[in-house]
Amino acid sequence: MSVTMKQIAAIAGVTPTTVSLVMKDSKKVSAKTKEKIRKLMGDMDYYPDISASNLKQGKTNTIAVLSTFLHGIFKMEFVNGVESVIIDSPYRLNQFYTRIGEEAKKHKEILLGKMADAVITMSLNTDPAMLHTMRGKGKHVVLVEDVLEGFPGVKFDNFRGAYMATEHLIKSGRKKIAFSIAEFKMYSGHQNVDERLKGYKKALKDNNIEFDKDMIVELPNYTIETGRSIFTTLKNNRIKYDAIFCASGDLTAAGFLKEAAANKIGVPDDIAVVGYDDTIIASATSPGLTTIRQPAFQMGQAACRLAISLMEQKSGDNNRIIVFNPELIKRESA
Amino acid sequence: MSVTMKQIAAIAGVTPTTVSLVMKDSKKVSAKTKEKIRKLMGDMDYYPDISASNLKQGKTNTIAVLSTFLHGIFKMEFVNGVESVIIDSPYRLNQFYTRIGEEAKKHKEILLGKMADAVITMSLNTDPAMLHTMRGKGKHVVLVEDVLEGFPGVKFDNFRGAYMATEHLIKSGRKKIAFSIAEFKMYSGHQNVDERLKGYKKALKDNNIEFDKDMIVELPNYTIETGRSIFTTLKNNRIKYDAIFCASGDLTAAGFLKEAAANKIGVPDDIAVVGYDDTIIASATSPGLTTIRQPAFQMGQAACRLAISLMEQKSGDNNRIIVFNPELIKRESA
DNA sequence: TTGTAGGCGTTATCAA
DNA sequence: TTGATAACGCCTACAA
Repeated sequence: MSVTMKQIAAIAGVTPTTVSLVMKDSKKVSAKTKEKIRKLMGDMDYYPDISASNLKQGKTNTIAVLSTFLHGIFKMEFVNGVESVIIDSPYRLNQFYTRIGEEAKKHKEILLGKMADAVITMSLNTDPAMLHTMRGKGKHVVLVEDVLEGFPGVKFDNFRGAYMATEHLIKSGRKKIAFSIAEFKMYSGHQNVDERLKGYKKALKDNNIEFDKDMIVELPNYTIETGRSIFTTLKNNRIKYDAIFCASGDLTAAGFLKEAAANKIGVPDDIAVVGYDDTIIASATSPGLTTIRQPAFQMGQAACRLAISLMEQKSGDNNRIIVFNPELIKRESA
Repeated sequence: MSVTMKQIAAIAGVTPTTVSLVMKDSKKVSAKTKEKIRKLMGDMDYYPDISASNLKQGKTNTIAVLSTFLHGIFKMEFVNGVESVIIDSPYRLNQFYTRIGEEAKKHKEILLGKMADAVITMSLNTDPAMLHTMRGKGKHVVLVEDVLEGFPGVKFDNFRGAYMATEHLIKSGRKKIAFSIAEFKMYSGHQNVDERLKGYKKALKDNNIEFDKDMIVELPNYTIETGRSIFTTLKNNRIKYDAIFCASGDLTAAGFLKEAAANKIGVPDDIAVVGYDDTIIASATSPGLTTIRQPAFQMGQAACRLAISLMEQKSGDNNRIIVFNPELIKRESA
């Protein structure tokens, strides 16, 4: 079906070995032979069979990104960051998804099935035993967000992000600050949920504001519709508040803004709103959303560079965790 | 490094052939042998080497999605649609990017280099000669958006979408309708640009409104910032208008909304706004954006199903172009 | 500077 | 029901 080295070699009157050397631009081949073979490869649309090459070399030069199905804007930006590093590297990128609960199996399938030499694992609960096994077999896993001590990873400082958001609200004169976050039960094990709550509490404490658990709204997901329900829930519960920190993300904050507007509540005059993520959504709302920027693109780049460094056995990156500092982006909502 | 069939076979006291048959759940193997081997595979973390399998079988069971680097929300939803079909199929998905101008080469690299058996090509200018070559070699390409007569593809009816948007504005009493779109020069060859302009013009004509080229704003890209410039440009040019159809997409419409608000122009009271795409952005703006829904997720599903049908040689899908009808989504902006 | 030969792990064919 | 053998296309010693 497709052209092989053998065919090229036959026509050029050399052996496949020579063709192979030309592919690597080896200086052991004469310029004349090279040129002749290159021309043939072009004319005949020769492209090396990656499967054969991988099989022979025992590696794939491929980095995998593994996440759950149905990803959102944050993952999109992260993957764009990964790609931006890949594009100027000799590696390829391959994205995989997994169902919750099948993470370990999927890791093995990818790494032991020789689909990739390294996996970048996005926000998944990973099994330390599996990570140890993979390490023992010379396979690499870079954890994102839900990192594990002793394994390479990249993450944001969610505590600090939440602290900054809460502090900003307090500094601008707010005293009664509501807080929305993913359901603790559903998302248990995801570090960002715990850390953000801690950051919020600490900022309150440092400013002598008492924590009130009625101010916490837990959400089953991160949609705009669910964001609207934050407003409704607080209203139904007759909570008095002058600010809300939507640690559940920009999308939910956007929903809150819409529902507040529908109820003729002014933002930020009546209620100040801070989101989380600084995805494109935060720039699109009116008023513009003050939020915590998580540089997903840069984090993707860092994760990819870390994976490459591991594959190339550089230094002692084997248990390095890179922490990114979030940044407060002030717009109009707070 | 990793476990191979040979090792499993040796320990089980059978030959690799038998192990291979167990992998395919062949009924030629006795239940007892199967069970023993399955257990061993589990215990030893055996996963078949995909490269070896691909090489031997001469196919990859993989579908590629090819697009340009740095994709946006639309592509994200499209790919989610593709994945939703893949997840319940025996196929794998692999995403690739290409630089503009290298499309043909990338297609060949993927298909002839055996990285995938079919390519879903997103909004790229493809070379018919290359498509013919691939077809001759039994490789499949599904075109998305920029389709070509005689080749399989999926697309939206952009003419109809633009017509609907414009007609909606006219029916709601607007007479002077501005129009924003990607730069014609830069995006020449992309069918949606031409088709949307035609739809806009036709709707005007059918309603006895004269086309005025001063009403057209051409944009170099699709960002929110660029969307703000639509407002500024029209203002600087002293154009009188009571509505705008941002055929350049929701993101640019969101930018327009923000700049209009900053200039104390009411939407929709002073100016009605219609966007294009119905991505998540349209739900996040205030006022909510009336827009043309392009079901990207469903289109991804259709593209993937078409690719699978081609690979499985079903019917005469070889030159089938599936056209999706857009839908007007009314929110508050018009 | 080029050629020979063997094998990577899997699967298909044929034989037992 | 299982085994022996060869081959997919490429790469890498080593030989010439």
